[in-house]
Amino acid sequence: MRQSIEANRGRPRNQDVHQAILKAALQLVSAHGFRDITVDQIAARAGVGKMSLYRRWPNKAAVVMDAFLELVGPRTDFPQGARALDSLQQQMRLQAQFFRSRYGRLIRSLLAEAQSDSELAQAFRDGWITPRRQGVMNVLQRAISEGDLRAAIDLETATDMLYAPLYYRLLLGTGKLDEAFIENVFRAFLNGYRAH
Amino acid sequence: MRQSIEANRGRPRNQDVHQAILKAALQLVSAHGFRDITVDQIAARAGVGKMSLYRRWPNKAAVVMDAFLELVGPRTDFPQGARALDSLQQQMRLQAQFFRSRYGRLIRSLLAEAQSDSELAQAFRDGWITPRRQGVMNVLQRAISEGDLRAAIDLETATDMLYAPLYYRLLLGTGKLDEAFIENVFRAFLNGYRAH
Amino acid sequence: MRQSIEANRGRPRNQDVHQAILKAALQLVSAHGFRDITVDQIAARAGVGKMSLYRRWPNKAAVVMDAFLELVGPRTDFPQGARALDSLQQQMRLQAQFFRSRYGRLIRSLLAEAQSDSELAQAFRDGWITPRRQGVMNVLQRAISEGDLRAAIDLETATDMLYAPLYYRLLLGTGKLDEAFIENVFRAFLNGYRAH
Amino acid sequence: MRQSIEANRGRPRNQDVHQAILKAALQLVSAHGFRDITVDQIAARAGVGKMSLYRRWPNKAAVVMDAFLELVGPRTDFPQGARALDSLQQQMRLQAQFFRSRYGRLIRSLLAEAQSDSELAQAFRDGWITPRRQGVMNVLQRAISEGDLRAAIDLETATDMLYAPLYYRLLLGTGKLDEAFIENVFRAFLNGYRAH
DNA sequence: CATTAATCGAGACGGTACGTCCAGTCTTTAA
DNA sequence: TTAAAGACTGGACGTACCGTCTCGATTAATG
Repeated sequence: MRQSIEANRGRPRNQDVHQAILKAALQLVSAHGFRDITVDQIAARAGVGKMSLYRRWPNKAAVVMDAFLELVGPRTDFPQGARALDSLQQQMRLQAQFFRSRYGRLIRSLLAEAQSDSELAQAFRDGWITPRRQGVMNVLQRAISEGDLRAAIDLETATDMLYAPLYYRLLLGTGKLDEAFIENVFRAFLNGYRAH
Repeated sequence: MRQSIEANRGRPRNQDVHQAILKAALQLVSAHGFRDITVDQIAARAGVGKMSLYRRWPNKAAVVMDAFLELVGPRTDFPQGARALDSLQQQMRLQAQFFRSRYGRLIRSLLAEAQSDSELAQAFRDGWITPRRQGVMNVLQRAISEGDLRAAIDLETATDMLYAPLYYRLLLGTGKLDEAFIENVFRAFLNGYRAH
Repeated sequence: MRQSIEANRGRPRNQDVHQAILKAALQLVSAHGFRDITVDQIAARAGVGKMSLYRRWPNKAAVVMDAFLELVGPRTDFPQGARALDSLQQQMRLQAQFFRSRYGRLIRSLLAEAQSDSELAQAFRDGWITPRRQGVMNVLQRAISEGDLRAAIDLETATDMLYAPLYYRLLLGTGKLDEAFIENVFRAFLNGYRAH
Repeated sequence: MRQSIEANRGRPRNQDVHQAILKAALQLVSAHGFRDITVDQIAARAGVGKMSLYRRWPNKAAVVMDAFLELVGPRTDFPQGARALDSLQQQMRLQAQFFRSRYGRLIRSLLAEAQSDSELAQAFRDGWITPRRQGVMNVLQRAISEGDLRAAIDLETATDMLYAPLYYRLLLGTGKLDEAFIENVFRAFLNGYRAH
């Protein structure tokens, strides 16, 4: 067995503690927002000492980010549709629905903190944004193969055109994130990128 | 002439104080970032008591928002081009350039604070977003009149498609806000909306 | 006619304002205590601007002191008894009664402020303490003339022995300022000073 | 052994912090006066966060009171004289000397604050006044046993007659607190209470 | 009768201290 | 060594109130 030297000395860390903290953080922040929640509240709700939290994460934002990435991230998988374009549209609908849920506030909180914390920003990109963008680009590629989109398109920009409006409305609050809006964005996208 | 009943009572507020606070706030925050500046520092730099600040604004974020809207807002007017589409593209270039400047950080800060302060969010929309969106929609309308864009388009969605990618990259940091990016977004937009 | 040069120019001060301020100060402070009353409250209660107050007195303590000396001082005159000793005892009873009234708190407030304001202390001594001590000493002298007290006594110390216990209990709160206490103090005094 | 249920939980309070705050408070206040010292200064001088201070005491006055009672109180013990009356007179001389020292201002400050803070007043009585009065009354009792004072005297009043004049002059500033004054007060007291 | 100058109520102003809050670290006893 | 509990430093916050200043309006005596 590979084993880190000097590990396993003293009392081992309790994994229940780890999970309890993440769960408490997720519940509290998605209910009241990042700014209105204190580290003490998270620790208290988890039934845990503050040190157990800071032993695992460097600060409050990192805890909440991990709570989001570990508990919520995996639950938003990419749907598989018959054709790539159907799959894409379906995924956009799910994303909008997700933004409308209690987790919309969580994402807004994390993004807000990330504006003044570059490590947090990096973590959010690596753990949330990039994988989803990659998934989108894969589907776009498939749609090209299936002859539904033109071949000569810049995938990065195309992904921006599709998803930026969702984040824009989430963060700016300029309009609803409802089905009609998704419909509009998707149609405008198709108009620009559809194979003739 | 209608006249407020309680007018002209007591010493009137000094507009120099108002301006000095806004100026100090703008300078300090665009130089050191929102989080690193304290209300005391703003008041001290403005040569003003803290109460003069809190008499006019409820908190630091509101001051900085007003500083931004009053001092920076008017300076970013809409350029006039020969054709509406030229004017539009030029405006996008200026917006990107503005986001790359020292005021990009300022907008990010304000938007971050707005995520947990709905009054601030409203002020940002009313003072910054909405007027610019309106300007864009006017130009889009002109482009339709000039026969460069199709008549049957949803102006709101079209505006989103054009500007959301800029805010997306500003806030998410997924890519550069350079000329090439603007070019890509604008071309994709044209592909979707151009008159056939 | 002697007349200060350049006097009587401009609008003369309104004596009603003077009185209104003193009255408001006296009421508020004897009801709530010096520390719990603000200058704004006094001015508001008097229906007067703050400047009208600071034009006449240098600070809050001075106002309250004057209110006390002008409005309360004259009302505590020395009673005239058949014999000097009777008059003395009666005066002590009145003093104790006065200390038990709502003005007890006022004196305590003024004395408290005077501990860190030597001008105030001086004003209190000159306007309140000294005249009363002088009155007491006059009566003591009379009692000596009447053969009730020994001739060879130090009047200052005798006055201290009589009145210090009252201030002591007022300020220290070690016991009641009731008739029985006055009785005890007066008897002890007589035991020490009575003509044999 | 009875034991508090909630004992031994969490990090215990550091007694060094407690002492450092008291020491800093005593030094600063007896050097510059109560009013001129801020809570921040005390905390800074003690090398301590403000919260550590407010965790133990409700306000500045309470800190300074405790500093006085814990650091100064025990140092003013009762002297033992051959005869009770000698001991008594010696104690009065020491008290006057103490009032003339830098701690005189401290007592004046505390008494001033106590006029508008009943908890503080209680603390001053319990921690300073009452023990000393008790000591005095014990000695008076001894003097009675030794046949130097009459038996039928009210100890409380006698104590007042002895010590009130000292506090009176300390707080009113009507005269010096020198040896001659002590002499006068003590002699007057003896005249009234001496066994015939 | 118009001018002048100090007063008036109202409330803004600079400054200073207050007491609270919370992040992230440290220290205790128990397991 | 980890755990829960909670004390610790440090620093910003928003409030309170003092004594001063300024505004337009008022009020006598002066010119």
